[in-house]
Amino acid sequence: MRVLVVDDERGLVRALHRGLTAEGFAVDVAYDGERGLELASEDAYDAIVLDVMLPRRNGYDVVTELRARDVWTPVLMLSAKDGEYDVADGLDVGADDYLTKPFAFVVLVSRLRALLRRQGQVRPPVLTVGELVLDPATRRVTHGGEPVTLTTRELALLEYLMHHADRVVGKVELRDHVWDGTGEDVNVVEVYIGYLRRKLGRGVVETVRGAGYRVAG
Amino acid sequence: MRVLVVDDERGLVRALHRGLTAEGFAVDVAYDGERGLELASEDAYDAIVLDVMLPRRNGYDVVTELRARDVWTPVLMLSAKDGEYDVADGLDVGADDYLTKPFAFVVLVSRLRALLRRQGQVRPPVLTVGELVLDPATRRVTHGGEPVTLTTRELALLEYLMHHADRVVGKVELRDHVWDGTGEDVNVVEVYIGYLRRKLGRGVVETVRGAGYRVAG
DNA sequence: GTGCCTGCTGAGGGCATGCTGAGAGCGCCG
DNA sequence: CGGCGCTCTCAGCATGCCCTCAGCAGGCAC
Repeated sequence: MRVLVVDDERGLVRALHRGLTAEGFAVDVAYDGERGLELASEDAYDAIVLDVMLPRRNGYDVVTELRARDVWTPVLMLSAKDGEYDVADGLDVGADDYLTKPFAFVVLVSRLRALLRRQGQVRPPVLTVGELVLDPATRRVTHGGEPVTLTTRELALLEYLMHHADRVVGKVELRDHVWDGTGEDVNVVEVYIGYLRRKLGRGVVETVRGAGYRVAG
Repeated sequence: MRVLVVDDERGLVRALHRGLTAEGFAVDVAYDGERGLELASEDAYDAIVLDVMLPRRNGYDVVTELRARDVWTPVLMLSAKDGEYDVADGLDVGADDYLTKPFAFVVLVSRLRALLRRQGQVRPPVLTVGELVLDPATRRVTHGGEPVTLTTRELALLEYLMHHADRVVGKVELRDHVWDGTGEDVNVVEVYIGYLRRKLGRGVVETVRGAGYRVAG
């Protein structure tokens, strides 16, 4: 789990870095809002701990900008006790939770874990054509309830066909989309259609002579 | 979870009652300090939400008296924003957390849960996938009831995989999230998958050639 | 029927992918 | 300082995936 800590109090940051590392997190640090935004924009963190009072850019700004950039990493805001900024503002702006300083370290960790747990995983939709079901996320394929194991290439091919179900898809188009280069030789496609048929049975992929292939319900 | 709400603003109380009930709490209500103290003294609540400004007895009084009576139910204080009473006073007096009005409902719930969690009364967040059980809080792992000792890195890897159970997780993604830098060389991941398998047996982490790894029930 | 074209398939080689053992670096503890 | 545990790199090796090729079957045009 990668965590980004954005705060300008060196002592606190050092403590958090040590503590969170000991808890098994990989910790990155930024000391001002600008730098924090920069790092966070790479979208490589599982959570962000973000102070409100920061040099160069305040916490609200950072969150707002992050969301505008379509980065949805969960954010745990740290607000100062004096209440100059209102807590509700942070939540309005798109933070997922907040904590007022001072706080106990265990509380921070507990909140952080809650945040990570809560984050819903966005999944691409499941493709269904007749008896065939293909889940891109889990890379699982079932045919009439029976699980089928496919190799990467086979899966890519079937996914493309199912994505364009009911349509006749040309070999060249398949060659272009499922395979890298735009090639002339489309025999690979035929070979792999053969593999699919061997694993799924004859009736699934239909040949349209002179045009291409089709999967239909 | 039984919660006692002590406040004299009827509208707020009604809203809290409905909201907390919906969140799965059993809610009792008192409209003044005296009645609140009376109910709370029975020591049958898991938490108390207590306003500071109350008829007949103010919130500080209630907490002080409760602690004097050896009732240590966690108290979440609600203080008005105008700051006539200082927040710190509440904490000094024996409250466990505080919230300034107005507040968002989700915030209240979040704080309440944190409070309960801190008391150790709430089930810690445990990841379970098939025979595998991983408790991030205690960092303990069991496999079919048998305890397994993992190093920090191994645990982080397993945690990430279990967190995304049933999904195929790419090596690069693992490298990015479980390890610090965003690196090209993903051999470390393979090595650590090997370590996990040595400790957990073959069947736990499945290899999906060309795509990554998966743990599934 | 004859010839041609399209599509299917079995065989096999090359090679990327993934796994593992050995070992170096390093921090920690006695 | 020596030993130990953890982390990570590296190189060798096995597996099986991917793709090419050649031969064959069957449809279509004439």
